[in-house]
Amino acid sequence: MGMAKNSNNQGIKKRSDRRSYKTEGDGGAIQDAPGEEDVGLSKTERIWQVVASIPKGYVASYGQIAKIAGLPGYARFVGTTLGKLPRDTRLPWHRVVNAALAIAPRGSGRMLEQKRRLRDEDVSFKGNRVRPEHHWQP
DNA sequence: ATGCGGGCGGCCA
DNA sequence: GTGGCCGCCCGCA
Repeated sequence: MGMAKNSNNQGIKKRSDRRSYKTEGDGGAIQDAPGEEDVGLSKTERIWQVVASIPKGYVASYGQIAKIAGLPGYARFVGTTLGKLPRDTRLPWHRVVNAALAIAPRGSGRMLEQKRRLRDEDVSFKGNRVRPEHHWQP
């Protein structure tokens, strides 16, 4: 998603909204909530919840996760958030790929682990890309 | 404050 | 289909 050439900019609007509320880096609860149960959760927590809901055998993109979490435009933030997870996390971080459904480039070790985990769930690839039939559609 | 680099994502060659 | 450019947002120096 993202909002590259702003024409239908939610990005800009979003940004000003955020500013007006208050500066809360990440532990803060935020306002524009998608689901009511999620109000009060921090951005990071909301991202965790969405990632946790991806079914086994499917993948979702960073931008998709952000949007579902009610944080359009936060795709990169989703990436850095997942990158901070402890090594032994239960969260299925491996089910998150980029918009092209490719394993995001980073240290080859993690990339390999991600691909291996996905394969263990019977996710099939074409090169570095997950085949579209495994794209999660909530 | 402010500059810069990230597990990103559209748009347009 | 692919690659560059550039905008989005967050942390951190």
